Amino acid sequence: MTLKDLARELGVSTATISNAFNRPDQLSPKLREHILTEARRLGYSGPDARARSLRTGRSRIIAVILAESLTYSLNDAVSSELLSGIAEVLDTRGHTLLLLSGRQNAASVPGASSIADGFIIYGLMPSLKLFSDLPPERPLVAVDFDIEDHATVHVDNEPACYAIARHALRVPTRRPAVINLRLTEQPCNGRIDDDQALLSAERTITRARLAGFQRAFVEAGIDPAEVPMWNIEENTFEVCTPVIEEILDLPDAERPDLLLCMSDRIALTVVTLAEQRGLRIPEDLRLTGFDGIAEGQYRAPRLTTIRQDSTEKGRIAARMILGMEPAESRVMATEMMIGDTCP
Amino acid sequence: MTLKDLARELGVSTATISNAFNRPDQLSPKLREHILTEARRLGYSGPDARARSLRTGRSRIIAVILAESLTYSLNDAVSSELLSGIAEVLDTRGHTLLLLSGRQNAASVPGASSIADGFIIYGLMPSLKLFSDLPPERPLVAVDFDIEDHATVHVDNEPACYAIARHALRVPTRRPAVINLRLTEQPCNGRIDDDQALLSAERTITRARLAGFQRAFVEAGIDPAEVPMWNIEENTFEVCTPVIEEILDLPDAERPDLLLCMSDRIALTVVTLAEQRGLRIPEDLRLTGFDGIAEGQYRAPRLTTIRQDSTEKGRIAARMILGMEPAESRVMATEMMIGDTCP
DNA sequence: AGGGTGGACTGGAACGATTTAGTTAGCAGC
DNA sequence: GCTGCTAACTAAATCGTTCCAGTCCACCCT
Repeated sequence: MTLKDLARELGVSTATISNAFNRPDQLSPKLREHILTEARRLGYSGPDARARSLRTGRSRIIAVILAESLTYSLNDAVSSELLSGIAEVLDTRGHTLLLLSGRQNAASVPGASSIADGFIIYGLMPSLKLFSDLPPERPLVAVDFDIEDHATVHVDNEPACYAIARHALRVPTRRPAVINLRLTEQPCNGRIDDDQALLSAERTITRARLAGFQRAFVEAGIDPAEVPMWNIEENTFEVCTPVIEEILDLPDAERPDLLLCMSDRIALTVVTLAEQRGLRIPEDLRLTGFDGIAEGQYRAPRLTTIRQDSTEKGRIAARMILGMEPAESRVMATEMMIGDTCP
Repeated sequence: MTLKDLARELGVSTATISNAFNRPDQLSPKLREHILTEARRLGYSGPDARARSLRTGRSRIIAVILAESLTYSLNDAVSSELLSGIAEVLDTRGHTLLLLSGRQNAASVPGASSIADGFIIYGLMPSLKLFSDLPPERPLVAVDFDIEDHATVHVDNEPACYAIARHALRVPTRRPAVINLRLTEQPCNGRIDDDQALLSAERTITRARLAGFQRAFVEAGIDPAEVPMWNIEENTFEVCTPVIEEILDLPDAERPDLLLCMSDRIALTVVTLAEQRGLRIPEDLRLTGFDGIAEGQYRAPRLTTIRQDSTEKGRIAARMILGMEPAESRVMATEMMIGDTCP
């Protein structure tokens, strides 16, 4: 049952049917009513979205392309919040959300995605060539990384990390350490030995956060090169666990007494494993996180962390895509939250 | 730059261009190579998905329609797991995921969604008329509720709840209570007074879970009508909090010593608020959850709960939609996990 | 009565691909 | 030299809408 069938059935033109569904002012209310009830009776459920999108060139679909796998992204608090901010704005404007991962079968992305009216890209894409495959005339906003000639949304990673490290280092600290998130070029889940060689040039966020920490170290009279660093490959409890066990199970004399973590998930894993080992927080171990996810604020000890409003980040990206605000490069402020893990 | 432009530019037919992209065996490798490189040079990024989906009738998009708002669904562990299971399967088969909420502007759903090749519907939809608006010939799978003439995926709610309640009631219990999730017809966040009148006829899952609890009560010689019940409207910390505070702040003589909760989120909120009040778990208060979300298994006390594999539920729904397994009514087994909150 | 106006509706050309039913050329087999 | 076959490519119909450019008619004004 197509629009044309319905038109023939009712003895009117296809244009009139189309108008009945899309532009009520273009036909008499009586006829419109007639058309709509007949349509329902004959089982015509409105203009086909496929044909419509071809003809109008718009689908009311916005694609979000995520650097990580969808499985990871959907279970990660930060990306979920981002998505929910995006969804919120799209919903109010009658748009819908197409979820794509840039990771696995990157090949399928350009094909399927060209149906979307605009693109929000989250996180650094392994295959940068992907961008050139996207229809160049449609809007594109990058979130949490930089890309030439396109709007981006960020938080102020460096100053935020400087601030929280400074806060942490007010208290005399014997053995500070840093747990990075995806800092290295090559996958590396554990201690980072070769300080420079492994630093990824592309992970601008991680580098900015580390730079903030290091600025605070220098200011506190600590040589950053002396601060031990670990790296974590994926922001999940399972992946964090072995690395953090390695750290917590060091002999007392070597175990850090301050852990600057690059995410709340890492920090929460530290809390969990420290509790299991009877380590007291903050007496035996102080730690800070990053993100400000809800889970870190419910139960004691509440994380000392940097809260970034990922939901708002998503809203902004969505508004930029929909042209509700200028698509420019934008840096959002963060907020330090002093919890129990590093008072 | 369209396929037709490219064809004219290269002096071949549109069919040949189309074949170059879709059916390599239909033309000589040499010509195909030529076409692909020229396409890239001239900025043609492959066949337009909109035109293609109109012509072929398939978009390689599967729509997931969620009963709750997207904001809620994306932040809820259970629906996120479901989505990630769906995404996992779709991804491996080159399909993508369109996220729709049946809640807000249900009007936009039929319009936008008719682009999808199939539909997965999660949770009871407030407006059942929605189904009649979906193109009837495309496959549809319902998850966690029943709908006539369509495949469904469920877990065995009643037996699972019977089993866990039976486990909990082995220990002599003075004042058991139940915290329901969305049981009532009318919104009600708090104590349920009028036992029968408010029970929603549509919330089949909640009713099945409650029935399981009640069967165990009867078996333990407890009159279910004497067991106090509360209701929670939305499975979030914020919405749970006031209700659970009301329960925990009852005078000692009235405060339940066993709480059968219909979700882990509710149970975790109980744990959090009980800790704040210095109540010991399980000595002062025993409790059980439902779902088996990861967050409930990391930190002590680990929840005693029913684990349902929501990820697998999603995988099954997706496989049914893609025709990888028969689309029938399917009930999945659950697993009781004895944690610390009700040993 | 004639001209002007505007509301209601229609015809038909796009939109950008896919696909069926060919056509052509080249070559092997006898 | 003729037939038959295959590989390589093409012409044109089609998918289901939207929307521009009209047509038609009723009504109002002078």
